[in-house]
Amino acid sequence: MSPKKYILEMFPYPSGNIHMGHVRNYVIGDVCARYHKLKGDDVIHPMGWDAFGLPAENAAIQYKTHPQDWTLSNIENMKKQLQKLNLDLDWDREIATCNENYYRYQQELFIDLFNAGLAYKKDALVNWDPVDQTVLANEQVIDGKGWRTGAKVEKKILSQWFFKITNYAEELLTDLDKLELWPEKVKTMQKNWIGKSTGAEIKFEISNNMGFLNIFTTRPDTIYGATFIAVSINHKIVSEFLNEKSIKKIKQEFDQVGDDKDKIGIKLNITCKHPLLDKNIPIYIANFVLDNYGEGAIFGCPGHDERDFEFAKKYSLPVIKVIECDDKDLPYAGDGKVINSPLLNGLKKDDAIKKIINHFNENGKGKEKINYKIRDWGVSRQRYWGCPIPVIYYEDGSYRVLDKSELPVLLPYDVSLESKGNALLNKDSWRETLCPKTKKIAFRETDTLDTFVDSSWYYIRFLDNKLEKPFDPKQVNKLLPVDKYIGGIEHAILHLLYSRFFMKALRDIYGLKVDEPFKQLFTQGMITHKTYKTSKNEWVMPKEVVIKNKQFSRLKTGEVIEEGPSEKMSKSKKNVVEPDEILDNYGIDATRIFMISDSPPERELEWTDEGIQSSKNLTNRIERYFSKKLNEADDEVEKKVEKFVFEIEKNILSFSLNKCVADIYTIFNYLEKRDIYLYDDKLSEKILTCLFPILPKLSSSLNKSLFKKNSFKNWPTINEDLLFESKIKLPIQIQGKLITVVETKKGYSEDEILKNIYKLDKIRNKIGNKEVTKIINVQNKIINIILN
RNA sequence: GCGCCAGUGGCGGAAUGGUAGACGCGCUGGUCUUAGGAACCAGUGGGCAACCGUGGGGGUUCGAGUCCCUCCUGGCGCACCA
Repeated sequence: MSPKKYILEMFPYPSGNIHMGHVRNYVIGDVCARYHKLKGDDVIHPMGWDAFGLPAENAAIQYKTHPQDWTLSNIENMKKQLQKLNLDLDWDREIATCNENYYRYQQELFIDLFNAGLAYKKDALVNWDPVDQTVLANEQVIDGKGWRTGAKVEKKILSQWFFKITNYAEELLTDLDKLELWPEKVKTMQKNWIGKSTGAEIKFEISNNMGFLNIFTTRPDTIYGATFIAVSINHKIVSEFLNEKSIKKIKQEFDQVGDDKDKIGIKLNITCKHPLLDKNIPIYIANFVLDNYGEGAIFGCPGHDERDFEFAKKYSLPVIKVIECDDKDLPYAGDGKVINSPLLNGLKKDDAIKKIINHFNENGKGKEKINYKIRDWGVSRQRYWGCPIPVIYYEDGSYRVLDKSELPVLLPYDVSLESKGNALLNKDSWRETLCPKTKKIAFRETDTLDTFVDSSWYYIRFLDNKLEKPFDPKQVNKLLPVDKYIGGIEHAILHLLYSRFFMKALRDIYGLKVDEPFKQLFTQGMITHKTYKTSKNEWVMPKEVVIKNKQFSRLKTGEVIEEGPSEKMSKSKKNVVEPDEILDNYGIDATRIFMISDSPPERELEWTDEGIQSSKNLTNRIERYFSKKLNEADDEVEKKVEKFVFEIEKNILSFSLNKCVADIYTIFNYLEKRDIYLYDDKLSEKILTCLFPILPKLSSSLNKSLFKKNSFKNWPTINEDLLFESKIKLPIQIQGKLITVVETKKGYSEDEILKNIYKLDKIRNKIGNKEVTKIINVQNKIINIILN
């Protein structure tokens, strides 16, 4: 049986039109897929649509259409565009996440997750995007702003559904090491996001028997230097000592500080006992304490923490040095000998940490603690165009997650989208229902699932998109993981982390044997293009710009135009080129060549007119080559063709597709230089076969016209004897500097070649009357003569 | 601030520690033309030369673009993570 290869490109959001970024992404995948098919592998290469999401709702309002109609017609159009690209895709595996046939099985998975304790509901302080009127996951908040709207995110308490991704924090972290074929960069980003840190949780007793305060620290060795406690404004202790009005006032005060990192604090009227010393230390509410990390509370050790130091200076709190260092180095956060700490004096950091944790363990005042930055994944979205969450609520506020037999919960078509917010909430005829089990009046959950849930398992559904359950475990075990997953780096955390979590959760629920969904990840670079502006800072499309005497001006008006840097193609900067136009002008093969030729696929590619034109010239040249009158090849040609096959294969496998293009130029440069127009059917067929993954249209049509064949046979097997030249050019160095290059046979004898070398004038002159002390002979590679 | 990655001709980029600049673009000169978004030929790192050249400085090595240390510059990510 032939080995399977699952090659997948990230499926697109059906925004209406494909853009050059898609083209590059899908061409890279297509080259791989076509190569593996020629190799005889059982290739899975599906395509689908990430079809739920907010743009559909916005477009619906703007164009007075329906999200579903808008989405489906976009899919239709984009599918046509993709087909025009003639990609070798398994269209029979196609899925769209907004189809009932997809999301009803997602509802099953939700029930599975719930039953496994991995989906739960809680009141939570959430990120509220006031523009989109919906909750955002932590991952979707960037610099305190919504990832799509850029609006300042508000904090709100709402009852929300969560997936317990934190259960898998440790495994998600350690398994990164198994992902040898992922870019280090992505792994580092995920590692930072998971944010594991080891330390201790310490109990601080609040004075006057008013309870305890838990504090997480990575530096329990500095506990003797603690001179204050600081808690976040959202810490529960705050509401015990202050009324809502004053809390609100403090929040406003903190808000005013805003993005600059000034530290301010409000002293509470209570104190904490130091866990080791007979003294009380003050408690502050401080703006720099994060409420979503650790316990939302810290102990301040100004001697050995920069932030605490700054705070202590501002509020005249004592600074106690407990790690040996120069006073001028304070605050000193490094390692060192512990001082001024009765139990720990003289110890180094690690030993001190061990000892103090032991001590706390014994007296019950603390313990070792591993803390993760990652939070559970909030999946509720207050939106219409998403997968309904299969839950109903009763009048008493209790809820029930539906049985699988009660599915699907279909999204109603007939809704009003005019007003802001969630259309499902206003759709009473849908929302109100009768619970079939209890016969009681019930209300459907009106939140829908984050669309990142949709994309967390689509690669599994592709295995069988018609199955009447989410997937077949046997098939999953056989066909997953995805062998090559190709897409943009922008998904380094969100989509890729969620998918990894889903795979692990489903593995545990269904007893699957797959730990990771994507064996190899390849992140392709973006496409950039020069930008042009008028003096009024108006963006101008590149095709409107003409150059005369090194002056840029606008074609129609003659306005002076300034050329800007090459930036990521975007509609707002007007520096996009439309795939349809390019395909019409240059054809599929030239477009494919350009997508991979000018820079390595993982780096950015600058769009240039010269680039696409020279790609077209190459395809023309190949066509011309094969139209010439034939003549005979010789052994050397055979060797060069063999080398070509070998290089192309190596370069496809390592995603060095730019080098594949160089290989194509090299072989045709050689053949034309020697005026060899291949007579040998075998050799020209070999060349055409190797061209097929990259230039499918041209190579197929040549295959047909030259050999009357409709398809290619297998990828050529390489004859290694032909690969290595018997004659080689051997560089000769003296003292490590290149002097000359001699031609010799492979496997020469050292003595013999030296005899010949010493005869050369260049060498004799260099050696002069110096003594040769050593000869470095790296067989078939280089000879280095060392003189005294 | 922390972390990661990268600095090679005019430009994009090649080089398992072993001939730096493959291949392409651009440029220069030429050829051919029913004049093209051609095609073909020659050349193209610097320097008159010996030689010098992979961001700067040091090191390891017979030999460094490649490995180590250090600094500089640029990009990306994270960012008060206790």
